[in-house]
Amino acid sequence: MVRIKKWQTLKEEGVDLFPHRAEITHSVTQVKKEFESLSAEELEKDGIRVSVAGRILTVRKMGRATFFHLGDALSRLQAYLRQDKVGPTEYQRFSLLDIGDIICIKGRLFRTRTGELTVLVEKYKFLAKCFHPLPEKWHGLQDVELRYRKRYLDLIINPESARVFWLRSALIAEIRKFFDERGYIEVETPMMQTIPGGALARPFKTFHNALGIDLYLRIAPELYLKRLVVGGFEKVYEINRNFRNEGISSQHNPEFTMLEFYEAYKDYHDMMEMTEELLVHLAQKLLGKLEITYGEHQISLQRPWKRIKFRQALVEYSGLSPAKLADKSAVIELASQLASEKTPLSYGKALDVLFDKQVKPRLIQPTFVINPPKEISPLAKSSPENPDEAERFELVIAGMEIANAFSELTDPIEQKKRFEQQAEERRKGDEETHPIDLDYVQALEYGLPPTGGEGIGIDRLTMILANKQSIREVILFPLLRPKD
RNA sequence: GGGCCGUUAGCUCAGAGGGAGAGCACCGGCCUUUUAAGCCGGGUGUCGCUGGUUCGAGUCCAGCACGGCUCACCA
Repeated sequence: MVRIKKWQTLKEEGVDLFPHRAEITHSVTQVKKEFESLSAEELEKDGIRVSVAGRILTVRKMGRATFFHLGDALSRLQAYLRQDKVGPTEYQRFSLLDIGDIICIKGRLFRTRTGELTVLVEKYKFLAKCFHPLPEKWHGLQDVELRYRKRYLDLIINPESARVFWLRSALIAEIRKFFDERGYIEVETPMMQTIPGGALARPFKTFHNALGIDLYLRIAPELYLKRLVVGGFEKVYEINRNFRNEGISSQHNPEFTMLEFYEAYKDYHDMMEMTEELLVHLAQKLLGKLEITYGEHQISLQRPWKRIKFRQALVEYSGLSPAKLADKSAVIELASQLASEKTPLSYGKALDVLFDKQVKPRLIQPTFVINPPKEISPLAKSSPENPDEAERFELVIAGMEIANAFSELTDPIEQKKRFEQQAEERRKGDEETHPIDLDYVQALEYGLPPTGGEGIGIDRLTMILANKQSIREVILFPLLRPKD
């Protein structure tokens, strides 16, 4: 292989093939940021010298002078290498390098005839060999599978991909700041649980050898966070992974990142206010605007957002009359047609199916859908005006559920009853019910203050802000079937 | 899991029964402000895998693998 041979030649010429460090003054991105605004004259006058390391991305050789670009994940910087600057030995040695190799250069900044900020190289140092040719320079790496399997190649070659993950990182940092400034404590609760509660979903199962017990990867941190509110952490949040053993789609990855936060003395109306505040803040801070593009849609995050009752939404978007909606057997009948071969649906689940199918996809602008059936909300307080409804909302943007919140159920007796109802549903054949967690009930018996709680899907929020249609575009290493 | 589509050079893709193609990348040569640098020369391949049909299969058929979109379930 040609690249290996070149690399061996470097060794024969006494070049250190695995250097331990490089003396740099700037990253490629820093140079761009700091000096891009300076004119050719200013650069000439100031004589700014920099030492920058990066990957060789392009090379244009013209006899005794060569132009090339060094890149990091976000930007690229041009360099100009001349034989009369570095001498014939070093100049010729440069042809032993390949696109993809990592080097460090030192030199003065100037602007070329066409105006590009460029380093006039005085010295360069080999740092790492790239033994494989990089994907092509102007189509980049298109193959979606390869982009996910070899994410490093994607990041090297497609600046748009790197941009998404910088955005994601900034998003999470900003969320932390938001909660920290409001006096919240950030915590970590078990990822491995003996009772997988806090949501209705199938868990991953594993086994602890020393204890000889089954464990489940958590489907939500909810019950632990509320135990902490009982313990006096009145404002608490966690940003961490959840695991659900269910289908994979453009909106679902088996492990995904969730923000959950709980605040004592608040209810779900307060959570709506806070959600608007948080998302508006994030959009403003990260994108500098509230009118955003998502696929073919224009989405406005201008407050206040639409609030609509769950039942009202069903009437408005599914075209069912209120009378028809109240007819339990008719609703169940209709829903089971939509949800093929599902185990017998309860009335509440049937309504939920209709909502998911017929309403959710049509909610493009941010919409709080409030007061869904109590039956599908075993951890939420019921509404004082209508005991069949829960004090709960789902936030839908671009047809995706982004957030889910409620006034937490604080009554231990009622909570135990709800758990038992769930167990009853399970006996009837529903696999997605909430397991009974008596330890949690006991925590409630010590007194959980009125509390508002909410979960926000970080991956989906990133999708909205980064304008990506697939969750795999915002997860560095999405789950793929192993090859071979 | 179902349906539709895809898999050809390192990358991006064309090729539709007669024996493997282009651009970029790569190799050799020329070139001291280029930037999709240019000019001359060079094809580097398990056509996803396994069978089948055929004188002959990258091309047609079947099965399998992996992926994409979509439906179903979920957030």
